[in-house]
Amino acid sequence: VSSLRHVVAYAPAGVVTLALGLATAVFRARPELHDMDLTLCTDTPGPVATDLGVPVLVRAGLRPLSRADLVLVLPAGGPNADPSPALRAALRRAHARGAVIGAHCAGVFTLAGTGLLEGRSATTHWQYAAALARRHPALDVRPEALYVDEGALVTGAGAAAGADLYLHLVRREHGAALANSLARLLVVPPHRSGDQQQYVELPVAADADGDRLAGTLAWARAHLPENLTIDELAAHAVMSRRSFIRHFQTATGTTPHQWLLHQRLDRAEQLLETTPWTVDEIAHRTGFGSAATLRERFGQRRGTSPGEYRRSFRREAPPRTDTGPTPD
DNA sequence: CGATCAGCCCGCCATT
DNA sequence: GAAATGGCGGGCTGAT
Repeated sequence: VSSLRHVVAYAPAGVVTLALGLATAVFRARPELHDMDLTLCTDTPGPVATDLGVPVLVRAGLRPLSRADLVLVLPAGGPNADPSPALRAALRRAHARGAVIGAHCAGVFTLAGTGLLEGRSATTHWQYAAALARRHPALDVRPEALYVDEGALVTGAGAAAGADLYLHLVRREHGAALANSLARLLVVPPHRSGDQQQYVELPVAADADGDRLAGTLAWARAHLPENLTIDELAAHAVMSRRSFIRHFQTATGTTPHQWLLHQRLDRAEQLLETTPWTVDEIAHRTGFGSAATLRERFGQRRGTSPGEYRRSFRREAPPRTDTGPTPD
């Protein structure tokens, strides 16, 4: 398993600057936290048009793709054009070499144009889903997914889902602790699972209800280790159980119980990575009734046991300390 | 692994 | 009348 050090972002003509910014923020913002480097590339080096009208100077052509561990195909303002023969070949070579390729929004069209997605599942912005399926009938388009992880090929939904996609990749390759730190810097939610609906109604500007719910979520997170019941949460939000569930779903896209489970697993993962505590200890500190239930749920999410996860995580990413220099 | 039981959650509907 | 609420019943999921 590679640790994805060299990240190369391909910027098409008319690149969406938000995506460019997100990629930079996630992979380049805090070099002291990780050992990844980000290189920008494009078809021919020079000024590249952006959706803002202001061009961006990209110094590299397609050559960096040949040494990329992770390739990000950035979206253009509309559905990306099919890749040029040179780009197509470079992406296919990267894939054959074992590189991971991620694309979201309009960028998925470029990736699909390489033929690599043939017969696989992918997602894109919901407005493009029909067009993508039409242009590439051999593709299983999942417009409801926030991102779809096919291992070496990962696709994401609309513009802001780029953050979800990138953070997912960081989490997958470098662990939840780093992903969470980066998310905290960006002030975005650390983890939204891929099968969550795209069109989640975000908790709109703080009206009374939004506050009550947000407050309850924060409170719940602070009390994760306790045996929280839905009735307790509802009581904290001063709502009936039924109304609470309804509000919760429109605001977050999941049910309270599912959300709690996610929070608990996220924290358990982080503790596995950053502490020497036993699985039993962690289970209790994260609100799982027993180590057995933690193992069960952990297996469903990650496909391995907590112990194995910790061991393989240690193997590829030697312990990071927040204070000391990295041994590299 | 399968049984059992508590608690979740969702459709339905009367009420506000 | 439209929209939100909350109680109820039961199918279902998850914990033990």
